[in-house]
Amino acid sequence: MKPARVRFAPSPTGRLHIGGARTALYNVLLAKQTGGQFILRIEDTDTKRTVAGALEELQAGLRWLGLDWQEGPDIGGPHAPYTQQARKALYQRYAEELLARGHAYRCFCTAERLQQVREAQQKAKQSPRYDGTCRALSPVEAERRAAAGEPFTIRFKLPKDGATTAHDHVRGDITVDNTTLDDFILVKSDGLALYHLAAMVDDHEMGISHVLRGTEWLGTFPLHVLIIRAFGWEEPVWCHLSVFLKPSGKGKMSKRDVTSEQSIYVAELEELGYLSEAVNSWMALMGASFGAEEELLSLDEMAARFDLGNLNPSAARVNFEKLDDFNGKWIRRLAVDDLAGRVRPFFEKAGLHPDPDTLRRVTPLFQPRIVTLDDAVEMAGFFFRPAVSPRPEDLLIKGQTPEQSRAALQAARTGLAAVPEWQHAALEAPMRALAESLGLKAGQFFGVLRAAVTGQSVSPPLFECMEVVGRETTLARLAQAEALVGPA
RNA sequence: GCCCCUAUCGUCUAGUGGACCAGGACGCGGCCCUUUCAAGGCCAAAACUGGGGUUCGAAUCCCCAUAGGGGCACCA
Repeated sequence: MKPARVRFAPSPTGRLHIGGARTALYNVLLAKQTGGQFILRIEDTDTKRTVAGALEELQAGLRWLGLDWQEGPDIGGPHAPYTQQARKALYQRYAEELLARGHAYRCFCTAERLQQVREAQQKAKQSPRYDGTCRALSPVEAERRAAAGEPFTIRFKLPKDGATTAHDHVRGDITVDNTTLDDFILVKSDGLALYHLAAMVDDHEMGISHVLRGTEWLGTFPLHVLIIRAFGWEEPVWCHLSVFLKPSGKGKMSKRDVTSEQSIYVAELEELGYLSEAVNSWMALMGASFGAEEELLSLDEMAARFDLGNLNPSAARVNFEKLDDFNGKWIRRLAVDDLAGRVRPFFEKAGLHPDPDTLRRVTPLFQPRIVTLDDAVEMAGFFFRPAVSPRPEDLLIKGQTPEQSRAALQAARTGLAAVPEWQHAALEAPMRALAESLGLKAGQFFGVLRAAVTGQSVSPPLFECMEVVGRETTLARLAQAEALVGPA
């Protein structure tokens, strides 16, 4: 396959969410696979909707996911600039070409009039469509009014009859009756092009070979093809990707409909403790298949297996359980040092400052026990806190008096103090023996010791914890527990 | 209201006319392992939306119905 030139062309109007990120991902995969280029282009022709900071978050999100671009607004490239506002003059030129060749006309209707027409049509249960008033104007008359300073938009002149067939690679031919299409606006009265014109011009100018975009564009797809044909340009390969639906399956995915532990925003997923690898694997599999038994694939592995023919045309419900599963699995695959490094910011955020050495020893202990990086704080935070505060009821042996529990704790402390080498393997045997001599089940006894030493009822294996916590601290925490259970 | 798209286990999907009494993963249930919690291993339940065609043969092709989704701006 020839090197593909692909692009991700978001508008800077909101946050990067998994729908957009997945579109970017598929584009990147195709570029990687074919040794082509992935281009980031900003569709900011609607100046009113631009949101401050959106572009920055967008780029940060893509970078975090490892979806790097070879040409873009920040790094430039052979077709700079990569923001559409800055390309205004280019679209103007092309619009005039369409005007000159009779594929477009000037429209002097005001926004207010258009609004009224539309409302009347809707009231009459008709499809809202431009009524063609200015299409009937002679070019000479239109020229005169424009020269007189009357504001106008430029509309595309659609074929009055017949049908248009456009080819989508994932759905096949799509045919629409031209009478159902509208003489849509190419250039606004402020002189800036609308998406439809701007995107087609840019795709052409930038040599885009494949357009992978969301299904929200399927409705205007024939329009875009018509523009390209009016210019006589070569068409890219079109792939309209399926949408993500809410977990409930009712409607397009949105911010609502997810719990506080979930998010559809890439930036929030990162904050929640998800790995970019897991997010990529997860997004990739909702809407495509990679012909592999293994579901957890790196970007390079996915690129090698990516196939435009395996894109799924139907909508997919977002499934957060699967993300959790993938994240846990990716965490378990990480090298210890890698995981330790990734988990550190989450401890810091919780106000803990693990020393590197201890963190490295502790990491294998929580590695199989966490789903998100953030979980490590709950599971292993006690290693880095100066003191623990167990719940008194966790210190009591079920069915026994507080005195007996205290005695057991004390016996453990004495026994542990006598162990010559402070290693978890050496700690376990005497404690098991002690449990037996106290007439307790090991699990019961260990549960109390766990609460005393870790302050938690759930923790990594007890003796590993003791080893890392150290002899002195372990014994001190046992003594504290005795006091908590009651006076001697 | 109009246009377009889609339709396999609860969910993500495999399946591209015979190799399918439909395979995998998540989730759910059970068992094993086990000091808690996990992880890990094993086992199980669970689907071709309905109806018509085409064909020797249909989950796969066609039509209709139904359901779901997307779109119908001087937004993208």
